[in-house]
Amino acid sequence: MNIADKHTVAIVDDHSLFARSLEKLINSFSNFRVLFHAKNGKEFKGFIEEAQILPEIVLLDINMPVMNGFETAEWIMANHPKIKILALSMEDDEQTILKMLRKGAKGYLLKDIHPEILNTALKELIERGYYHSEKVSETLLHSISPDEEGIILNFKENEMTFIQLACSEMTYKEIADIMDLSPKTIDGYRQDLFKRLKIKNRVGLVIFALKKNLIKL
Amino acid sequence: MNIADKHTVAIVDDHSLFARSLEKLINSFSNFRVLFHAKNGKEFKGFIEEAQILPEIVLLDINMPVMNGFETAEWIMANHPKIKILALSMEDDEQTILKMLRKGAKGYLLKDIHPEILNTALKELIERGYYHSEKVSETLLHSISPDEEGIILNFKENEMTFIQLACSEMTYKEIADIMDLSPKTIDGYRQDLFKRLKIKNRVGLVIFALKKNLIKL
DNA sequence: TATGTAAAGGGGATTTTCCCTGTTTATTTA
DNA sequence: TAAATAAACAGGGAAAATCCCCTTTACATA
Repeated sequence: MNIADKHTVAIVDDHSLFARSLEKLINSFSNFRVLFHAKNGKEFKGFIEEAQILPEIVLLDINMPVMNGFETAEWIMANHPKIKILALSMEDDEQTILKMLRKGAKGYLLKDIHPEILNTALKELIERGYYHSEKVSETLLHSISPDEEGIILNFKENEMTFIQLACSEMTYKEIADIMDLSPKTIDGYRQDLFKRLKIKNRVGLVIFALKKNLIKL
Repeated sequence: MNIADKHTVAIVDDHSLFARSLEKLINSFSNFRVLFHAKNGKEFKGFIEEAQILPEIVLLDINMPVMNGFETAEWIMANHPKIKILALSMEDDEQTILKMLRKGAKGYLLKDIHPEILNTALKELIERGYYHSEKVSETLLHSISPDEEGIILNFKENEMTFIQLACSEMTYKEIADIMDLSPKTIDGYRQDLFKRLKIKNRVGLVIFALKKNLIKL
């Protein structure tokens, strides 16, 4: 196949060893070639704005410095909606996958898949417009009930702050002090969260926050 | 360069997308070629035992199912000590790096490095016998005092069990019950750990355990 | 305007966690 | 065998955390 007829792909990933390797792999596929790769969303924007030719597909990592996968997906959807986003990430937690799909990703791949799957995904993306691996589809079906999703995503500003502070060695009184609220109010937040999240104590809250990527260590 | 003169490399990594991509990258280096890649230590053992030619270097991932990087490194050192191990991992915590070096790895690379660094690392490994990235050397120098290391690695069986159970919603009394010990004994474990680890409360213990990879979520 | 609802705060009781200081028992070691 | 050491266990008490039920304030809206 003439190189000019190949479908074009861009890679956005700060793990340059992975990105560069991936480029070689994709260039070895018969139907695809890599146009460029960027270290983060900001660099990607710069490339796109100066580019002669737009990529048809963007392989988009989620965890990046400066401008992450979510923000980048938003920008792409707002400015170049024709570009198909294939999210590529180590994270397999439901929240992350869902969020990325809501931002407009046409597919979601875990980084530990077989190379042939990547080829299939790229082809399907071109032919059918989307691709979801079994594993991801299954995850979504099984693990997320719609209302549970609502519960999780609807944390208010103060609640979110409280959760993050609760995942530290501070006492509730200290948390109340730096949030400039009464200890009783903090206790209210705590009690309400315990009930909504069906947890028994503060350790449960910490574990919940970590599982849902609400905090980082 | 004639292909037969190239230095040989094997890859052990369960992330096949990464492994396969990496293979292409390495084959593009002028001095190196990939002999094979294995999904885990067990598969690697099988390959080695049947192989006509041994790899000079093994790129070894740490987190793998079945037989992980640590076990694999031990086996390699015991059975084929001439093979140089280059650990390749996402983890950049001190414990993991140290442990891998103690197991005999001649170098430690994070997966998010630049491709050219990999080339450099491979060359240094052949020429000097070892390679350590600045980042890793620095991490080791700065973050680990020898006695702190001892503290961390010397958890006894019961302490370890207690730590893991403390990272759950169980009360100390419940933990005492399932460990078949008096609540007062459990309280002794707790008090001793708080002092040794310089932490203030149970949340601190959970965070410590997570940071040091003592538990998984 | 009356009503509803959400956020902040409170009283007071119970449970759990946290801390300090000890004893007993078994196992090592001098 | 005597002394040292480590593991299990305890008493007692203070400080947090947890729980239940209730009031005030403010803001929206039927």
